[in-house]
Amino acid sequence: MGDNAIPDADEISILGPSDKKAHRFPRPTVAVDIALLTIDTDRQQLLVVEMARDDTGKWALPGRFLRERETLAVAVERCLADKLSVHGIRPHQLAVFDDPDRDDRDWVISVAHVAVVRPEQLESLGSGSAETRLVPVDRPGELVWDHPAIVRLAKEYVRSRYEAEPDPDRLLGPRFTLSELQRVHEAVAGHSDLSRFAFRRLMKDQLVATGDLNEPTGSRGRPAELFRRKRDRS
Amino acid sequence: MGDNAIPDADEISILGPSDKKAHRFPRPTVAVDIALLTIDTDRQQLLVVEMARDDTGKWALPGRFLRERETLAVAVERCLADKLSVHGIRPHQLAVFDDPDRDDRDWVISVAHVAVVRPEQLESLGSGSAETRLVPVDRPGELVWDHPAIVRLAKEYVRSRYEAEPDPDRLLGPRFTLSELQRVHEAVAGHSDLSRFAFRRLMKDQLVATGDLNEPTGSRGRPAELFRRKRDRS
DNA sequence: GTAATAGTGTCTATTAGACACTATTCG
DNA sequence: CGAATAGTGTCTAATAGACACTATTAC
Repeated sequence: MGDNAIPDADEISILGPSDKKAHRFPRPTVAVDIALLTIDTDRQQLLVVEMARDDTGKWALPGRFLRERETLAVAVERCLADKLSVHGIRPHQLAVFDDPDRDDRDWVISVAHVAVVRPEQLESLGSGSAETRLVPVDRPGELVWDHPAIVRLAKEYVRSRYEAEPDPDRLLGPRFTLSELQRVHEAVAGHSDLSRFAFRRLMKDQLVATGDLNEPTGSRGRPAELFRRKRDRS
Repeated sequence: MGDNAIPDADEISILGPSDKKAHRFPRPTVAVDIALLTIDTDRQQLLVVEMARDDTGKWALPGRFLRERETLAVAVERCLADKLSVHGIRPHQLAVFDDPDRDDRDWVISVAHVAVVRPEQLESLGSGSAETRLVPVDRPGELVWDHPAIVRLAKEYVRSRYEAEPDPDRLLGPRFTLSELQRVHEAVAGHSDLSRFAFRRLMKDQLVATGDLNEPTGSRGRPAELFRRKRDRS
Protein backbone atom coordinates (compact mmCIF):
# COMPACT_ATOMS: atom_id res chain seq x y z
CA MET A 1 0.00 0.00 0.00
CA GLY A 2 2.95 2.28 0.43
CA ASP A 3 4.38 2.70 -3.08
CA ASN A 4 1.66 4.13 -5.22
CA ALA A 5 3.19 5.98 -8.11
CA ILE A 6 -0.09 6.57 -9.88
CA PRO A 7 -2.24 9.15 -8.20
CA ASP A 8 -5.72 7.76 -8.40
CA ALA A 9 -8.80 8.85 -6.58
CA ASP A 10 -7.45 7.53 -3.31
CA GLU A 11 -4.58 9.92 -3.49
CA ILE A 12 -6.71 12.97 -3.74
CA SER A 13 -6.25 15.25 -0.85
CA ILE A 14 -7.12 18.72 0.18
CA LEU A 15 -3.42 19.24 0.00
CA GLY A 16 -3.49 18.93 -3.74
CA PRO A 17 -2.76 21.95 -5.89
CA SER A 18 -5.87 22.13 -8.04
CA ASP A 19 -9.48 22.54 -7.10
CA LYS A 20 -10.67 20.27 -9.88
CA LYS A 21 -10.17 17.23 -7.75
CA ALA A 22 -12.54 18.42 -5.11
CA HIS A 23 -15.33 18.35 -7.63
CA ARG A 24 -14.89 14.75 -8.66
CA PHE A 25 -16.90 13.58 -5.70
CA PRO A 26 -20.55 14.04 -4.98
CA ARG A 27 -20.91 16.16 -1.89
CA PRO A 28 -23.25 15.70 1.03
CA THR A 29 -25.82 18.24 1.97
CA VAL A 30 -24.70 19.84 5.20
CA ALA A 31 -27.21 20.78 7.86
CA VAL A 32 -27.20 22.23 11.34
CA ASP A 33 -29.44 20.95 14.12
CA ILE A 34 -29.76 22.91 17.32
CA ALA A 35 -30.58 21.92 20.86
CA LEU A 36 -31.91 25.27 22.09
CA LEU A 37 -31.93 25.09 25.86
CA THR A 38 -33.31 27.27 28.59
CA ILE A 39 -34.13 26.90 32.27
CA ASP A 40 -37.35 26.84 34.21
CA THR A 41 -36.33 28.52 37.45
CA ASP A 42 -39.59 27.67 39.18
CA ARG A 43 -39.50 23.96 38.45
CA GLN A 44 -35.70 23.86 38.55
CA GLN A 45 -35.10 22.10 35.29
CA LEU A 46 -33.43 22.37 31.91
CA LEU A 47 -35.76 22.63 28.91
CA VAL A 48 -35.23 22.08 25.20
CA VAL A 49 -37.20 23.69 22.38
CA GLU A 50 -38.78 21.26 19.92
CA MET A 51 -40.67 22.01 16.72
CA ALA A 52 -43.54 20.14 15.11
CA ARG A 53 -42.82 18.88 11.63
CA ASP A 54 -45.67 20.00 9.45
CA ASP A 55 -45.94 16.82 7.45
CA THR A 56 -46.00 14.16 10.12
CA GLY A 57 -47.10 14.37 13.71
CA LYS A 58 -43.53 14.09 14.90
CA TRP A 59 -41.26 16.50 16.69
CA ALA A 60 -37.72 17.55 15.89
CA LEU A 61 -35.05 20.03 16.86
CA PRO A 62 -34.83 23.18 14.78
CA GLY A 63 -32.45 22.76 11.90
CA ARG A 64 -31.58 24.07 8.48
CA PHE A 65 -29.39 23.43 5.49
CA LEU A 66 -26.17 25.30 5.15
CA ARG A 67 -26.27 27.93 2.41
CA GLU A 68 -23.49 28.86 0.09
CA ARG A 69 -20.29 29.99 1.81
CA GLU A 70 -22.15 30.40 5.09
CA THR A 71 -20.46 29.50 8.35
CA LEU A 72 -22.13 27.02 10.66
CA ALA A 73 -22.54 29.62 13.40
CA VAL A 74 -24.34 31.94 11.00
CA ALA A 75 -26.58 29.13 9.81
CA VAL A 76 -27.49 28.41 13.42
CA GLU A 77 -28.21 32.05 14.17
CA ARG A 78 -30.31 32.50 11.06
CA CYS A 79 -32.20 29.29 11.67
CA LEU A 80 -33.25 30.35 15.15
CA ALA A 81 -33.97 33.90 14.06
CA ASP A 82 -36.09 32.83 11.09
CA LYS A 83 -37.95 29.93 12.61
CA LEU A 84 -38.28 31.00 16.21
CA SER A 85 -37.45 34.72 16.32
CA VAL A 86 -34.71 33.99 18.83
CA HIS A 87 -31.73 36.33 18.70
CA GLY A 88 -28.45 36.88 20.48
CA ILE A 89 -27.44 33.27 20.90
CA ARG A 90 -23.97 31.78 21.39
CA PRO A 91 -23.93 28.59 19.38
CA HIS A 92 -21.48 25.82 20.17
CA GLN A 93 -20.66 22.76 18.10
CA LEU A 94 -21.32 19.39 19.67
CA ALA A 95 -20.67 16.73 17.03
CA VAL A 96 -21.18 15.76 13.42
CA PHE A 97 -23.80 13.14 12.71
CA ASP A 98 -22.81 11.40 9.54
CA ASP A 99 -24.75 8.17 9.21
CA PRO A 100 -25.44 8.17 5.46
CA ASP A 101 -28.88 6.69 6.12
CA ARG A 102 -29.93 9.08 8.87
CA ASP A 103 -32.12 10.88 6.35
CA ASP A 104 -33.66 8.47 3.89
CA ARG A 105 -34.31 11.18 1.30
CA ASP A 106 -30.75 12.22 0.66
CA TRP A 107 -27.18 12.08 1.89
CA VAL A 108 -27.19 14.66 4.67
CA ILE A 109 -24.64 15.18 7.37
CA SER A 110 -25.60 17.37 10.26
CA VAL A 111 -23.52 19.40 12.66
CA ALA A 112 -25.27 19.34 16.02
CA HIS A 113 -25.14 22.54 18.06
CA VAL A 114 -26.23 23.71 21.46
CA ALA A 115 -27.29 27.20 22.52
CA VAL A 116 -28.45 28.35 25.93
CA VAL A 117 -30.82 31.31 26.27
CA ARG A 118 -32.68 33.12 29.01
CA PRO A 119 -36.40 32.30 29.21
CA GLU A 120 -37.29 35.85 28.08
CA GLN A 121 -35.55 35.19 24.79
CA LEU A 122 -38.21 32.59 24.04
CA GLU A 123 -41.21 34.87 24.63
CA SER A 124 -41.89 35.09 20.90
CA LEU A 125 -42.22 31.33 20.56
CA GLY A 126 -46.00 31.18 20.63
CA SER A 127 -46.40 33.92 18.06
CA GLY A 128 -44.32 32.25 15.36
CA SER A 129 -45.72 30.25 12.51
CA ALA A 130 -44.32 26.95 13.69
CA GLU A 131 -45.80 24.93 16.49
CA THR A 132 -43.30 24.51 19.31
CA ARG A 133 -43.04 22.91 22.71
CA LEU A 134 -40.67 23.13 25.68
CA VAL A 135 -39.67 19.76 27.03
CA PRO A 136 -37.59 18.90 30.11
CA VAL A 137 -34.34 17.38 28.89
CA ASP A 138 -34.58 14.65 31.51
CA ARG A 139 -38.07 13.55 30.44
CA PRO A 140 -37.70 13.83 26.70
CA GLY A 141 -40.55 13.40 24.26
CA GLU A 142 -40.20 11.41 21.10
CA LEU A 143 -37.86 12.98 18.59
CA VAL A 144 -37.01 12.00 15.04
CA TRP A 145 -33.70 10.52 13.87
CA ASP A 146 -30.67 11.06 16.03
CA HIS A 147 -32.11 14.13 17.73
CA PRO A 148 -32.40 12.40 21.12
CA ALA A 149 -28.63 11.91 21.03
CA ILE A 150 -28.15 15.60 20.29
CA VAL A 151 -30.25 16.52 23.32
CA ARG A 152 -28.19 14.16 25.42
CA LEU A 153 -24.92 15.68 24.26
CA ALA A 154 -26.29 19.18 24.78
CA LYS A 155 -27.32 18.60 28.35
CA GLU A 156 -24.06 16.88 29.21
CA TYR A 157 -22.13 19.75 27.71
CA VAL A 158 -24.06 22.46 29.53
CA ARG A 159 -24.08 20.63 32.84
CA SER A 160 -20.35 20.00 32.79
CA ARG A 161 -19.77 23.68 32.04
CA TYR A 162 -21.91 24.76 34.96
CA GLU A 163 -20.07 22.47 37.34
CA ALA A 164 -16.88 24.41 36.96
CA GLU A 165 -17.82 28.00 36.29
CA PRO A 166 -20.35 30.56 37.54
CA ASP A 167 -23.10 30.85 34.92
CA PRO A 168 -20.83 30.62 31.86
CA ASP A 169 -23.76 30.97 29.46
CA ARG A 170 -25.02 34.24 30.94
CA LEU A 171 -28.44 33.18 32.06
CA LEU A 172 -28.00 35.98 34.60
CA GLY A 173 -26.91 39.53 33.92
CA PRO A 174 -23.50 40.86 34.83
CA ARG A 175 -24.38 41.28 38.52
CA PHE A 176 -26.25 38.80 40.67
CA THR A 177 -26.55 37.46 44.17
CA LEU A 178 -25.20 34.11 45.23
CA SER A 179 -28.67 32.67 45.78
CA GLU A 180 -29.75 33.76 42.31
CA LEU A 181 -26.65 32.07 40.95
CA GLN A 182 -27.30 28.94 42.91
CA ARG A 183 -30.89 28.70 41.68
CA VAL A 184 -29.65 28.91 38.10
CA HIS A 185 -27.03 26.24 38.68
CA GLU A 186 -29.57 23.95 40.32
CA ALA A 187 -31.97 24.43 37.42
CA VAL A 188 -29.23 23.49 34.97
CA ALA A 189 -28.21 20.46 37.01
CA GLY A 190 -31.82 19.42 37.57
CA HIS A 191 -31.20 18.89 41.26
CA SER A 192 -29.46 20.49 44.23
CA ASP A 193 -26.68 18.72 46.02
CA LEU A 194 -24.69 21.58 47.48
CA SER A 195 -25.51 23.47 50.63
CA ARG A 196 -25.46 27.25 50.34
CA PHE A 197 -22.17 27.17 52.26
CA ALA A 198 -20.52 24.73 49.91
CA PHE A 199 -21.84 26.57 46.86
CA ARG A 200 -20.49 29.86 48.17
CA ARG A 201 -17.05 28.38 48.80
CA LEU A 202 -17.01 26.75 45.37
CA MET A 203 -17.86 29.97 43.54
CA LYS A 204 -16.38 32.76 45.61
CA ASP A 205 -12.87 32.70 44.14
CA GLN A 206 -14.32 32.98 40.65
CA LEU A 207 -16.45 35.96 41.62
CA VAL A 208 -15.73 39.54 42.57
CA ALA A 209 -17.78 41.27 45.25
CA THR A 210 -19.08 44.62 44.04
CA GLY A 211 -19.85 45.97 47.53
CA ASP A 212 -23.35 46.89 46.40
CA LEU A 213 -26.41 45.24 47.82
CA ASN A 214 -29.33 43.78 45.98
CA GLU A 215 -32.32 46.12 45.64
CA PRO A 216 -35.31 45.22 47.82
CA THR A 217 -36.85 42.07 46.44
CA GLY A 218 -40.18 42.16 48.27
CA SER A 219 -39.32 39.20 50.39
CA ARG A 220 -37.93 39.29 53.89
CA GLY A 221 -34.37 38.74 54.94
CA ARG A 222 -31.07 40.54 54.88
CA PRO A 223 -30.32 41.97 51.44
CA ALA A 224 -27.66 40.03 49.57
CA GLU A 225 -24.46 41.36 48.10
CA LEU A 226 -24.11 41.60 44.33
CA PHE A 227 -21.22 39.80 42.64
CA ARG A 228 -19.85 39.73 39.14
CA ARG A 229 -17.83 37.12 37.30
CA LYS A 230 -14.09 37.44 37.46
CA ARG A 231 -12.58 38.58 34.14
CA ASP A 232 -15.71 40.49 33.19
CA ARG A 233 -15.86 44.27 33.14
CA SER A 234 -18.49 45.90 35.36
CA MET B 1 -18.87 0.06 4.03
CA GLY B 2 -17.51 -1.84 1.09
CA ASP B 3 -16.78 -0.36 -2.29
CA ASN B 4 -20.22 0.51 -3.52
CA ALA B 5 -20.60 1.44 -7.11
CA ILE B 6 -20.44 5.17 -7.24
CA PRO B 7 -23.46 6.78 -8.84
CA ASP B 8 -22.70 10.19 -10.21
CA ALA B 9 -24.09 13.39 -8.88
CA ASP B 10 -27.19 13.48 -11.00
CA GLU B 11 -28.29 10.07 -9.96
CA ILE B 12 -28.54 11.13 -6.37
CA SER B 13 -31.59 13.26 -6.96
CA ILE B 14 -33.78 10.24 -7.60
CA LEU B 15 -33.06 8.81 -4.18
CA GLY B 16 -36.08 10.35 -2.51
CA PRO B 17 -39.25 12.24 -3.17
CA SER B 18 -38.67 15.27 -0.94
CA ASP B 19 -35.03 15.86 -1.68
CA LYS B 20 -35.78 19.06 -3.51
CA LYS B 21 -35.08 21.31 -0.56
CA ALA B 22 -31.66 19.91 -0.03
CA HIS B 23 -30.72 20.62 -3.60
CA ARG B 24 -31.71 24.22 -3.64
CA PHE B 25 -28.35 25.13 -2.22
CA PRO B 26 -24.82 24.57 -3.44
CA ARG B 27 -23.03 22.22 -1.11
CA PRO B 28 -19.58 22.48 0.38
CA THR B 29 -16.90 19.93 -0.17
CA VAL B 30 -16.42 18.06 3.09
CA ALA B 31 -12.98 16.98 4.20
CA VAL B 32 -11.41 15.28 7.17
CA ASP B 33 -8.11 16.39 8.69
CA ILE B 34 -6.37 14.20 11.22
CA ALA B 35 -3.99 14.93 14.04
CA LEU B 36 -2.31 11.54 14.26
CA LEU B 37 -0.53 11.45 17.60
CA THR B 38 1.92 9.11 19.22
CA ILE B 39 4.35 9.21 22.10
CA ASP B 40 8.10 9.22 22.34
CA THR B 41 8.67 7.27 25.53
CA ASP B 42 12.36 8.06 25.63
CA ARG B 43 12.02 11.81 25.31
CA GLN B 44 8.70 11.81 27.17
CA GLN B 45 6.69 13.81 24.71
CA LEU B 46 3.64 13.74 22.45
CA LEU B 47 4.30 13.76 18.73
CA VAL B 48 2.13 14.57 15.73
CA VAL B 49 2.54 13.20 12.20
CA GLU B 50 2.87 15.85 9.49
CA MET B 51 3.04 15.37 5.73
CA ALA B 52 4.91 17.39 3.15
CA ARG B 53 2.76 18.98 0.48
CA ASP B 54 4.29 17.98 -2.81
CA ASP B 55 3.82 21.34 -4.49
CA THR B 56 5.06 23.80 -1.92
CA GLY B 57 7.62 23.32 0.79
CA LYS B 58 4.93 23.45 3.45
CA TRP B 59 3.66 20.88 5.87
CA ALA B 60 0.15 19.82 6.70
CA LEU B 61 -1.84 17.23 8.59
CA PRO B 62 -3.07 14.22 6.61
CA GLY B 63 -6.51 14.82 5.18
CA ARG B 64 -8.88 13.72 2.47
CA PHE B 65 -12.22 14.51 0.92
CA LEU B 66 -15.28 12.64 1.99
CA ARG B 67 -16.54 10.27 -0.70
CA GLU B 68 -20.08 9.45 -1.48
CA ARG B 69 -22.11 8.12 1.44
CA GLU B 70 -18.95 7.51 3.41
CA THR B 71 -18.89 8.14 7.12
CA LEU B 72 -16.28 10.46 8.56
CA ALA B 73 -14.69 7.67 10.60
CA VAL B 74 -14.27 5.57 7.48
CA ALA B 75 -12.79 8.50 5.60
CA VAL B 76 -10.29 8.98 8.41
CA GLU B 77 -9.38 5.29 8.48
CA ARG B 78 -8.96 5.12 4.73
CA CYS B 79 -6.95 8.30 4.63
CA LEU B 80 -4.44 7.02 7.14
CA ALA B 81 -4.35 3.55 5.61
CA ASP B 82 -3.81 4.85 2.09
CA LYS B 83 -1.41 7.67 2.76
CA LEU B 84 0.53 6.37 5.74
CA SER B 85 -0.24 2.65 5.93
CA VAL B 86 -1.50 3.14 9.46
CA HIS B 87 -4.25 0.76 10.53
CA GLY B 88 -6.35 0.02 13.56
CA ILE B 89 -6.98 3.57 14.68
CA ARG B 90 -9.78 4.94 16.83
CA PRO B 91 -10.68 8.28 15.30
CA HIS B 92 -12.44 10.93 17.35
CA GLN B 93 -14.08 14.12 16.14
CA LEU B 94 -12.70 17.39 17.47
CA ALA B 95 -14.44 20.23 15.65
CA VAL B 96 -15.65 21.46 12.30
CA PHE B 97 -13.59 24.17 10.64
CA ASP B 98 -15.93 26.12 8.44
CA ASP B 99 -14.31 29.41 7.50
CA PRO B 100 -15.44 29.70 3.86
CA ASP B 101 -12.06 31.20 2.96
CA ARG B 102 -9.91 28.63 4.73
CA ASP B 103 -9.17 27.11 1.35
CA ASP B 104 -8.96 29.72 -1.38
CA ARG B 105 -9.56 27.23 -4.16
CA ASP B 106 -13.00 26.09 -3.17
CA TRP B 107 -15.61 26.08 -0.43
CA VAL B 108 -14.35 23.32 1.84
CA ILE B 109 -15.36 22.55 5.39
CA SER B 110 -13.21 20.19 7.33
CA VAL B 111 -13.98 17.94 10.25
CA ALA B 112 -10.88 17.77 12.42
CA HIS B 113 -10.12 14.44 14.04
CA VAL B 114 -7.61 13.04 16.46
CA ALA B 115 -6.24 9.51 16.64
CA VAL B 116 -3.64 8.13 19.01
CA VAL B 117 -1.45 5.21 18.01
CA ARG B 118 1.45 3.23 19.41
CA PRO B 119 4.85 4.11 17.95
CA GLU B 120 5.07 0.69 16.26
CA GLN B 121 1.99 1.53 14.20
CA LEU B 122 4.06 4.24 12.52
CA GLU B 123 6.93 1.99 11.48
CA SER B 124 5.84 2.06 7.84
CA LEU B 125 6.05 5.85 7.70
CA GLY B 126 9.44 6.06 6.08
CA SER B 127 8.58 3.54 3.38
CA GLY B 128 5.54 5.39 2.06
CA SER B 129 5.48 7.62 -0.96
CA ALA B 130 4.81 10.77 0.98
CA GLU B 131 7.43 12.59 2.94
CA THR B 132 6.51 12.73 6.61
CA ARG B 133 7.90 14.06 9.86
CA LEU B 134 7.16 13.57 13.55
CA VAL B 135 6.95 16.83 15.47
CA PRO B 136 6.55 17.43 19.22
CA VAL B 137 3.13 18.97 19.76
CA ASP B 138 4.62 21.49 22.17
CA ARG B 139 7.22 22.75 19.70
CA PRO B 140 5.18 22.74 16.54
CA GLY B 141 6.59 23.39 13.10
CA GLU B 142 4.87 25.60 10.59
CA LEU B 143 1.59 24.19 9.34
CA VAL B 144 -0.79 25.42 6.69
CA TRP B 145 -4.22 26.95 7.32
CA ASP B 146 -5.93 26.14 10.57
CA HIS B 147 -3.93 23.00 11.15
CA PRO B 148 -2.08 24.47 14.15
CA ALA B 149 -5.45 24.90 15.85
CA ILE B 150 -6.28 21.26 15.14
CA VAL B 151 -3.04 20.15 16.78
CA ARG B 152 -3.85 22.32 19.77
CA LEU B 153 -7.33 20.82 20.14
CA ALA B 154 -5.92 17.33 19.70
CA LYS B 155 -3.35 17.65 22.42
CA GLU B 156 -5.81 19.24 24.84
CA TYR B 157 -8.28 16.44 24.17
CA VAL B 158 -5.76 13.66 24.68
CA ARG B 159 -4.19 15.23 27.74
CA SER B 160 -7.51 15.78 29.47
CA ARG B 161 -8.45 12.16 28.78
CA TYR B 162 -5.21 10.90 30.29
CA GLU B 163 -5.70 12.98 33.42
CA ALA B 164 -8.76 11.03 34.38
CA GLU B 165 -8.27 7.50 33.10
CA PRO B 166 -5.50 4.90 32.85
CA ASP B 167 -4.27 4.86 29.25
CA PRO B 168 -7.68 5.26 27.62
CA ASP B 169 -6.21 5.16 24.11
CA ARG B 170 -4.46 1.82 24.56
CA LEU B 171 -0.89 2.87 24.06
CA LEU B 172 -0.14 -0.11 26.28
CA GLY B 173 -1.47 -3.60 25.90
CA PRO B 174 -4.10 -5.11 28.19
CA ARG B 175 -1.61 -5.79 31.01
CA PHE B 176 1.08 -3.44 32.24
CA THR B 177 2.98 -2.35 35.32
CA LEU B 178 2.32 0.88 37.14
CA SER B 179 5.66 2.35 36.12
CA GLU B 180 5.00 1.56 32.46
CA LEU B 181 1.65 3.26 32.84
CA GLN B 182 3.18 6.26 34.52
CA ARG B 183 5.79 6.67 31.79
CA VAL B 184 3.04 6.69 29.17
CA HIS B 185 1.04 9.26 31.10
CA GLU B 186 4.06 11.48 31.54
CA ALA B 187 4.85 11.27 27.85
CA VAL B 188 1.30 12.33 27.02
CA ALA B 189 1.40 15.17 29.53
CA GLY B 190 4.87 16.24 28.43
CA HIS B 191 6.06 16.49 32.02
CA SER B 192 5.86 14.62 35.32
CA ASP B 193 4.24 16.19 38.31
CA LEU B 194 3.10 13.20 40.31
CA SER B 195 5.27 11.07 42.57
CA ARG B 196 5.02 7.35 42.05
CA PHE B 197 2.99 7.20 45.28
CA ALA B 198 0.49 9.78 44.15
CA PHE B 199 0.21 8.19 40.71
CA ARG B 200 -0.45 4.80 42.24
CA ARG B 201 -3.18 6.15 44.49
CA LEU B 202 -4.77 8.02 41.60
CA MET B 203 -4.91 4.97 39.34
CA LYS B 204 -5.29 2.01 41.64
CA ASP B 205 -9.09 2.11 41.94
CA GLN B 206 -9.42 2.11 38.17
CA LEU B 207 -7.13 -0.89 37.82
CA VAL B 208 -7.39 -4.55 38.71
CA ALA B 209 -4.37 -6.44 40.00
CA THR B 210 -3.78 -9.64 38.06
CA GLY B 211 -1.52 -11.23 40.67
CA ASP B 212 1.07 -11.98 37.99
CA LEU B 213 4.45 -10.38 37.96
CA ASN B 214 6.20 -8.70 35.09
CA GLU B 215 8.64 -10.91 33.24
CA PRO B 216 12.32 -10.10 33.82
CA THR B 217 13.09 -6.78 32.17
CA GLY B 218 16.86 -6.95 32.23
CA SER B 219 17.12 -4.16 34.76
CA ARG B 220 17.52 -4.58 38.43
CA GLY B 221 14.88 -4.23 41.10
CA ARG B 222 11.90 -6.09 42.43
CA PRO B 223 9.62 -7.28 39.62
CA ALA B 224 6.42 -5.28 39.37
CA GLU B 225 2.89 -6.58 39.43
CA LEU B 226 0.83 -6.54 36.24
CA PHE B 227 -2.48 -4.69 36.24
CA ARG B 228 -5.31 -4.39 33.76
CA ARG B 229 -7.92 -1.70 33.25
CA LYS B 230 -11.19 -2.10 35.10
CA ARG B 231 -14.06 -3.02 32.75
CA ASP B 232 -11.73 -4.78 30.31
CA ARG B 233 -11.67 -8.54 29.85
CA SER B 234 -8.32 -10.26 30.52
C1' DG C 1 27.17 -6.86 50.18
C1' DT C 2 25.20 -2.31 47.10
C1' DA C 3 22.21 -0.22 43.77
C1' DA C 4 17.91 -0.15 41.79
C1' DT C 5 12.99 -0.76 41.47
C1' DA C 6 8.37 -2.11 43.73
C1' DG C 7 4.82 -2.10 47.34
C1' DT C 8 2.71 -0.49 51.93
C1' DG C 9 1.83 2.14 55.98
C1' DT C 10 1.88 6.48 58.34
C1' DC C 11 2.24 11.17 59.49
C1' DT C 12 0.80 15.78 58.07
C1' DA C 13 -1.26 19.50 55.43
C1' DT C 14 -4.92 20.80 52.82
C1' DT C 15 -9.58 20.65 51.45
C1' DA C 16 -14.60 19.60 51.88
C1' DG C 17 -18.94 19.06 54.77
C1' DA C 18 -21.79 20.48 58.48
C1' DC C 19 -23.50 23.92 61.11
C1' DA C 20 -23.48 27.36 64.95
C1' DC C 21 -23.65 32.06 65.35
C1' DT C 22 -24.31 36.86 63.94
C1' DA C 23 -26.47 40.36 60.70
C1' DT C 24 -30.31 42.57 58.40
C1' DT C 25 -34.81 43.08 56.72
C1' DC C 26 -40.17 42.51 56.61
C1' DG C 27 -44.39 42.25 58.79
C1' DC D 1 -40.90 40.70 68.60
C1' DG D 2 -40.44 36.23 65.12
C1' DA D 3 -39.64 34.50 60.49
C1' DA D 4 -36.82 34.58 56.67
C1' DT D 5 -32.59 35.28 54.15
C1' DA D 6 -27.41 36.53 54.09
C1' DG D 7 -22.60 36.26 55.66
C1' DT D 8 -18.66 34.34 58.61
C1' DG D 9 -16.07 31.40 61.65
C1' DT D 10 -15.15 26.87 63.45
C1' DC D 11 -15.06 22.09 64.26
C1' DT D 12 -14.47 17.68 61.94
C1' DA D 13 -14.01 14.23 58.28
C1' DA D 14 -12.04 13.04 54.09
C1' DT D 15 -8.44 13.59 50.83
C1' DA D 16 -3.79 14.58 49.01
C1' DG D 17 1.39 15.00 49.56
C1' DA D 18 5.64 13.38 51.42
C1' DC D 19 8.30 9.80 52.67
C1' DA D 20 10.05 6.10 55.82
C1' DC D 21 10.27 1.36 55.70
C1' DT D 22 10.20 -3.30 53.79
C1' DA D 23 10.55 -6.51 49.64
C1' DT D 24 12.84 -8.43 45.72
C1' DT D 25 15.91 -8.52 42.05
C1' DA D 26 20.71 -7.85 39.30
C1' DC D 27 25.36 -7.42 39.76
